[in-house]
Amino acid sequence: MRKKGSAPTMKDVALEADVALGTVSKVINGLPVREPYRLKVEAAIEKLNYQVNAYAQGLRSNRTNTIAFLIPNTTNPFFAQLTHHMNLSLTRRHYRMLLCCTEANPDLEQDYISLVKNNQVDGIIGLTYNPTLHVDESTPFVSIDRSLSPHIPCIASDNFAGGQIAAEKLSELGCRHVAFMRTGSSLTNEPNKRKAGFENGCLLHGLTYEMLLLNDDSDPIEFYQFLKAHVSDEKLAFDGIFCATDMIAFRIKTYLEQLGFHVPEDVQLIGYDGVRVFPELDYVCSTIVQPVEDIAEMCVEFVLQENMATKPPLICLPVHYAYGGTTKA
Amino acid sequence: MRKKGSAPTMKDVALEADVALGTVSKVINGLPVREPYRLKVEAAIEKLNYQVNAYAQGLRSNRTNTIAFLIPNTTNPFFAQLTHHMNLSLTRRHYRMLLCCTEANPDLEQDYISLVKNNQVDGIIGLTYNPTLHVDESTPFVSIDRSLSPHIPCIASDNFAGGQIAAEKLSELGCRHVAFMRTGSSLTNEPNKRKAGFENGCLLHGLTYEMLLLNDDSDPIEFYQFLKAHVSDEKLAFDGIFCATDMIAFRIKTYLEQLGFHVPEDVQLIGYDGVRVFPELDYVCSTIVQPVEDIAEMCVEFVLQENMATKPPLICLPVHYAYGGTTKA
DNA sequence: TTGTATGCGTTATCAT
DNA sequence: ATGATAACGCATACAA
Repeated sequence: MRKKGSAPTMKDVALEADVALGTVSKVINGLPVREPYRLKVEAAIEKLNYQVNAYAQGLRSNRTNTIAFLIPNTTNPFFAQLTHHMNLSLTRRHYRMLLCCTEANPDLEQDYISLVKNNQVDGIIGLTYNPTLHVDESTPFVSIDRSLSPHIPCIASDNFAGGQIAAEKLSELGCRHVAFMRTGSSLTNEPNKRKAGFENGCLLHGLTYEMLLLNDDSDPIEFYQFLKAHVSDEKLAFDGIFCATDMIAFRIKTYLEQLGFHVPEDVQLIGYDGVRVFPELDYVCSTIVQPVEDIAEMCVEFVLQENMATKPPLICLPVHYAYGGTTKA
Repeated sequence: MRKKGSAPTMKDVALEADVALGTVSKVINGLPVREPYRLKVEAAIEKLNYQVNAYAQGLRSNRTNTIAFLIPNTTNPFFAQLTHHMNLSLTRRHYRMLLCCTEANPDLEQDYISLVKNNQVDGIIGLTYNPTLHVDESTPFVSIDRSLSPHIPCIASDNFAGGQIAAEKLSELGCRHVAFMRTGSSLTNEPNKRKAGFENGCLLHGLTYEMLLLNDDSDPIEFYQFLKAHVSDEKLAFDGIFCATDMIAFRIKTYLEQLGFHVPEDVQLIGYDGVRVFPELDYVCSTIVQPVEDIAEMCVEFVLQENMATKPPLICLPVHYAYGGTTKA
């Protein structure tokens, strides 16, 4: 009879099964053990309802079956979706997820990186913004949307292609003069390629375009002012707008309606990310959908891939356009 | 010089500082140590960039500074928000969060409960659906929205009051004949009180009402059919609808528009939860806002409150109404 | 007040 | 193939 509250240990199991401690360990770790012994041990485990102590295991083996996931927050729907699929991918491989919300705070981001040295996780998957983030080469790290170094895999959607598809789609839907709008131009990350892809697409399809690139810290009201400045004779200069994120598209739509324009009749809008208010329901705007599930799966795949001679530095996963009410059907 | 890859231990620090192992431990745990020793140890820690090994610490002390958070998913915006604030509350107290997405799967939920016995977490906060969930009395557990037993604190928004406020508000905005709609009536949980509160509010304010209660597994199209069945002479029988969640309200709005009605001119809509598409931006519908931040804080407070003689069985936190475009201003 | 020694539950090495 | 035994890194009771 054990002391109430303290869980049974391997020792208890060994005692109960009348075998040596090492034998129990082997059974648990799937190492070869003769049938009758295995059965005795399994019976004892069942009887005592034994569970391995993860801390003893972690201490001894230096493996924790836990991956840290760094993300600014879980309230942005794109991040929420990413978190969800990351969790599914990890769970499928019997890994646990330590959720680290960074609020895009550089210091916090750096602090969390030390978790792995702290022996608290086996690896890190991070969507980070710290421009000078330092990640040790020996740390299993996979970055989302930002190349940190040639030794650290970066997983992203094919942002360039996404921008190009947006231009192509707007052209196809009858637009002639379009605009591109984004915030966050201060950081060199993969999503910045949306702009280049879009420009390229415009050239390819004979669209003329203008751009508005705001800083992270600028007031979104500047979007409104830009739009207003492009109204003359109650007509908007653009017939199509590509926004770097669905969040921007969502805002722009509101502003356009305030200015008395109809979306998509007067001006068509395409965002980027593939955000929905509720899962299963409609997209909040017509959009370039990121393959969130594949991104998550790929991140997990690589972070767990300990001994790969040479890890790919950048992986771009295909995106697709989806209708969401802000373009003509 | 340490072997590359393995982190420095207390022993290394003791050696470096030329003190005994125990002294280092005391410095780290803030126990009284004479000034000169403390300084030597702190210098050594700094120099070696020492970090305590969480697994050794966990093994020895049976405390892990980690709380498991059980939630169906992080894609539902209400859950996402809850996850976010839970994370903030835990981080503030230097606790880490193990995210466990259950997909509302009863077996998964039960599995995760064993984490605490497995010595992997110090406690569990869970929003669960398993009707027969078994939680050991010795397990620090806090439940959200469902009373599991008198010994397990349940934290919820004041659902009854919320329903009542919805009725009151609809009355105030000129409604006379209203409806209540919800899914998920199969489980006895706190949110079910929204209905009772609403009925009570209707009686108080002289509103007549009808109800549509769907099972979890019924097709949402039934909402549409119900609405359609209440149209005659191109007029809807109701001038106001209270939906048990914002998600339902969001759906209903779409259905109403498909039927040719205008929201809020022809019929006003109030949901429950306080969901926004993007943080900072507008609510997706007029709604009863849950105090997510307070709920999170309260959960953390109680799950960490080890030795409280008698834990309160149910805590209801105040809600408030917020305008979100589906009611008259 | 400081140092020493023991054990937490596992895994892995080594005789048997 | 199996069983005894030595770490893993830390905390703590106890001795100095």
